[in-house]
Amino acid sequence: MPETTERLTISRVAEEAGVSTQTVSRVLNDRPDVAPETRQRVKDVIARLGYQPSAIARSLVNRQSHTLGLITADFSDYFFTQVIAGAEIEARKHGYYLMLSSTERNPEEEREYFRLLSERRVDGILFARPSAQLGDPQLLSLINGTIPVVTTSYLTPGTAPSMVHVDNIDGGRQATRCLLSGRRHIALIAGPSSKPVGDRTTGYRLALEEAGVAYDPSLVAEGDWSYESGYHAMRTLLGRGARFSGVFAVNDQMAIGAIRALHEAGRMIPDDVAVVGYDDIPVAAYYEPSLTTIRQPMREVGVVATRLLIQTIEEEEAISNQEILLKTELVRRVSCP
Amino acid sequence: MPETTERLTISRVAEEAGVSTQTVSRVLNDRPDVAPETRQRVKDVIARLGYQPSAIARSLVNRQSHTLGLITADFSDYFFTQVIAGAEIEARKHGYYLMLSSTERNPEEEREYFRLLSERRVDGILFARPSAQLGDPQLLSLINGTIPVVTTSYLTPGTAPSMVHVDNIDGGRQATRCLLSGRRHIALIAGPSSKPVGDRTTGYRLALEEAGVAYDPSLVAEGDWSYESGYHAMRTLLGRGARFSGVFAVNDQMAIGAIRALHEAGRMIPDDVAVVGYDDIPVAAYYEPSLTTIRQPMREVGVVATRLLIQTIEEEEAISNQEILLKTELVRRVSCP
DNA sequence: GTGAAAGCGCTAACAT
DNA sequence: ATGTTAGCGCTTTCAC
Repeated sequence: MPETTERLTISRVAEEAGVSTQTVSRVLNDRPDVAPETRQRVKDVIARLGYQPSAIARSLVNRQSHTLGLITADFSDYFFTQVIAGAEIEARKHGYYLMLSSTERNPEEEREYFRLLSERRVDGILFARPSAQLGDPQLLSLINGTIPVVTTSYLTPGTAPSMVHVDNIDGGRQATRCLLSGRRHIALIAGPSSKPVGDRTTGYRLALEEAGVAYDPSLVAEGDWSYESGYHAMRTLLGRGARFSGVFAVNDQMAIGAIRALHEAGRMIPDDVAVVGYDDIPVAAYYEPSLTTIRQPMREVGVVATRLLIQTIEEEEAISNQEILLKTELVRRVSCP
Repeated sequence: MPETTERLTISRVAEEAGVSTQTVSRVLNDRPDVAPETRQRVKDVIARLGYQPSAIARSLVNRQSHTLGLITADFSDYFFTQVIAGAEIEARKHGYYLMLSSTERNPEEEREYFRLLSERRVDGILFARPSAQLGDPQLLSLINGTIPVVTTSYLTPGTAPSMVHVDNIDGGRQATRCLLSGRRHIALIAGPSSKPVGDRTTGYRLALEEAGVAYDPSLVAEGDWSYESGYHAMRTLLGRGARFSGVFAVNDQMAIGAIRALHEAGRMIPDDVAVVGYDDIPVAAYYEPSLTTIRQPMREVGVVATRLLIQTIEEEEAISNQEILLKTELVRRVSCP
């Protein structure tokens, strides 16, 4: 698009209003020490000309961009989508903008993104990724200290920046407890085994312990979070001849895949097998049977993480290395009443 | 976070390398006219110091931010999420960043967002919203001419900026044709009637015409795109005593809600009633019965729209007011084989 | 091949 | 209450 019009700058406004640029700047920033009359005149000129101060020039002189970098793994995941929505709202509320970066979980690419964000002089960075995907420690240590960072992933405390996440241990426990009421053999469809400790699977084991039920590895299968993998995991369990009257799938997509496999095998839900998922994705309430699941306050994670990040940026005293844990909620539906 | 370290600027690098800032700038921008030896020395200093040029200062002097504003309505919609993912990838490829703005479809707020984006000196704006929600014309005319804009909504041609969207008329036709093979009475669950012409409903009517079937208003109910509304729309149709052997719901969520109501009424799918949805959301393949639907190339919409926007920004000659229409695809599954 | 000077659009600090 | 000067960190002339 060809640049045709002249640039509209503060000095143009000053000229037009018959004052200095400094006075215009004062009006722009709502400073005192401007005669009401002058202020009004300047405001009129601004309105008449449609002048908009350049945030870029302001950033240069103020040394802050009022921009937050958001590094996320995947947009198609409902989970992250909610975090982003919450983050966006909170950022806006404080006058910040979000710069988007989605990476394909490649450490090299990730480092490159960080560099770019850093060149853009973002005031802080929010990592919104699954806990299994925390990026390489090298990057984090690089970031940490340079620029405020908050993550929504669980990281080993110590070297880690502040984090806001969900109490998945308790969530896993809530899910498993629901299944254990009236049942003893509970299967588990877990995520990839490469993930760190402190998660939904741990909650499953804790709930079993509480109920005095022994952990049985033959009742456990792994998936990769997708519908398909839940389906296959259940087929594997059934193929093994495993006996169980409840299944906990660590996300809803796998739970739905598992239900499909159960139906194909002629098992009724919840009478033959009760099912509990995790996430409360929109379709969970409308699936048949409707899915009992664990709701995570993802939007709130986004809000809280962003608020913490902005605090870290603005407060003189660094309050970094905080860890905030938000609670999950069991949503009872037909699949495990 | 307290500022402790000294700022690392180009002049610091110049000093350290024993050259002028200009030479450093030349190295930074890969310009010729630098002695290989000098170039290497400067590069070494940059690496040693970990210097990162300020994109903000560059933007100020170059008069371009390499940033695109993205205005979207809703993150929880799978549809937009895909557009954003595509846009992000394409933007990145060309060295642009995306600034996120989600609005609650309030014209006033929307204007405010535009102002903010404009102050940030974004190089262009991408509107990713449903066609029914095109923002007020006042805003669009304000934007148009000031800054390059591309939308993914259908807008009345003429005053509108460039747009990239999906051929929903043809999509509606494909869906209805599938239902019409072997059936004659096809119900429709439409979106809110406030929406513009040229959409899925029109395709439905065209397909009926082609098949020589009269349009019957008693076979039409409205929803608001949600699961619930699909459920209620189907209940309304059934309550009317309407007779039909096929239903076209203009999105998958409503289709799933409708299936639920059909099941409750004891109708078998697809034998009693065949169902076709629209969007191919992830759960569509894993619902029971799996849902026949129309797949929209949303990711591609994001990619193409962004490419067009960047072209408009970079080309000398404005190629604005283009309209690009992408084709949909019928995905046959159990609900309408 | 390299450097000096000027300026992008704004604000902080110091005048007056 | 207002204006002047300097400078944010970089690039673009235009010298040499």
